[in-house]
Amino acid sequence: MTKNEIADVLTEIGTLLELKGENPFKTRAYQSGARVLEAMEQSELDTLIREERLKTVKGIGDALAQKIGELHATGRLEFFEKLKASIEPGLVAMLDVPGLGPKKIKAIHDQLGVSTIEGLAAACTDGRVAALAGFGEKSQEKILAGIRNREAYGKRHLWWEAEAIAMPIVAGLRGLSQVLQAEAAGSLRRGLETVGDLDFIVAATEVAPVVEWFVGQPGVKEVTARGETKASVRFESGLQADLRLVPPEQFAFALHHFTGSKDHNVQMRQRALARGLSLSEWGLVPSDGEGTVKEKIERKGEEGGGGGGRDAEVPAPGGAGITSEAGLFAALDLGFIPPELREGLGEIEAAESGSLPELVKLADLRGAFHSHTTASDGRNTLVEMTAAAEALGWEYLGIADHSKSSVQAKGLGEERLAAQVAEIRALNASGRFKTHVFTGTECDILTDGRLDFDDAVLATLDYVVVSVHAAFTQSAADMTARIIRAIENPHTTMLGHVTGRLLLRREGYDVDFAKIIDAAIANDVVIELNASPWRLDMDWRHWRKAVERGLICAINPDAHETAGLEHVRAGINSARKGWLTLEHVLNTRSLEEVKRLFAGS
DNA sequence: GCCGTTTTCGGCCCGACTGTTTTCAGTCG
Repeated sequence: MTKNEIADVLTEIGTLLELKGENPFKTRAYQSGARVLEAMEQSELDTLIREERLKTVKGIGDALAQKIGELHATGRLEFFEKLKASIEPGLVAMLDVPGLGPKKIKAIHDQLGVSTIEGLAAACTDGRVAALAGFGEKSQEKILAGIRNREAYGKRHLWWEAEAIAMPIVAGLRGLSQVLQAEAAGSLRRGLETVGDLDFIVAATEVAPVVEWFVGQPGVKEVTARGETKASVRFESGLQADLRLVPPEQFAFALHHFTGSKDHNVQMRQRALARGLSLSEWGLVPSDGEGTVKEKIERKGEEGGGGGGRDAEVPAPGGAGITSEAGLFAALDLGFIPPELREGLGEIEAAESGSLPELVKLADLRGAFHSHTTASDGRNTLVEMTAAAEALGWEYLGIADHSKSSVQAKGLGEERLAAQVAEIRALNASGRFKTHVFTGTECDILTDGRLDFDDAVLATLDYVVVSVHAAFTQSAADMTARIIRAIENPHTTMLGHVTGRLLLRREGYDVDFAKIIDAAIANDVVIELNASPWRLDMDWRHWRKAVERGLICAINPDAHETAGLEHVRAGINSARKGWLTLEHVLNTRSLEEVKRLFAGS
């Protein structure tokens, strides 16, 4: 196991012990042990274990050294597995309910005998929770609302996680000898920040073996449908996936139809009708009022007299020789509309007038800002982060660790920040990496809008990201004024995660976007598109208008470990959904240009 | 469970906020 995987196990042990009501200092020992590991280099851990010197590390004693050693060597830990088995999973799940922590969960479990989310909801509904000491009507209402949200949210999944499941499935389908074409469609293909279920469109010469493979995948918990042209499964994660099989000639129509969105499809069909055509997932045919598109295509297939070898259940193709989505759009006098834009928000008009934007793409990125290191709450060192950025071919990487008020994230004070700046300058001077490192900070915006560092300290940095990390419950007016005050600080370069939202878990704080965007433009401040798959904040729905008014975007990974740099892929999705081009994004610019910009601000 | 030492147990760690209380416990970042 790698050091980060071991750290995850230690953290989970801490959580489980908390739920058991263990001595809080014991649970903290596991959690701090995890942090110690995260702050280490992998090679350092390997050496310490090999030389049996792990116990000499502060924060790791006999017990942790033994457990870490076991996990490092075997990837397993009996203590952990027994512990996990001894705690009902429903209790762990309750930790996801906002406002519920280990103590309250333990009280509910011990005093009410409740050990599932459903049981908890029932106990709230009939007032048993409010009657417990330390609880009241308000807590009970909050818990119930939290459970309802959880249920509503439980139906969707983060794009990042859905994609991780979908890509191997597409690869597996394409690897089958009967498969001619295979694509993932739906909101996943449109790059939406959350995904309800997965849709796979496959063109195949033979149906049965493809369905067989699909329902037999590892991780399939339940097969909910299984036919000649469609199969549905539910994975253990709760995610549902649909497979749709079509003949090759119909592939482009099916792919377009199942990519959506619904609004986009409605507008496309209206456009087809205006041209005397009828569009569906089956094809594009003249609309003469006689029967459906499907029927016409089937009739046409029979007239053709061919189709001999084809399965009877797979309908004959239709669509005037159209073999791609580009051909489908062209048949309706439209340029190709990228999937990310298909939300029914003006993309068809733009495609008609030839004014579709040339969307920014992953390969345009030359670097990124807003990354963390082990100096604050990151899990890899400055050197490791820089090496990872170099491996991505980036010209530059911005380090923006937390500032001192973010105590929980080991925020840096003035002295540690100065030491980090010196370390970064020395690293740049050493020529060790091709990637240039910019010195920055993710400086807390204090409750009243002042920044966590004095101007003199901020002046020593290449750039400054300002973010809200506390006092989320201010009114929209107060929060907006607070953020604008931070934007107006002459040292502020960019604004971090505008609303602080966590997708599927927590709404962002309420702000007046227009005022904040205006203030950013007026003060030459960049707003980040935080690319963390859990944030994607500022939301893509605000970007199109914002850049039209002159705002500049930075697609920031907010990486807390080397793998987190890859999150810019999720950020690119949202940027594209926001109609952003290369010109709108700061980190598509060259190192020299960014240096000039930072020097001038 | 770790640490340090008043050398064998007692202390460990930050601040705001909320809802419960009537002085504080629990959650969250």
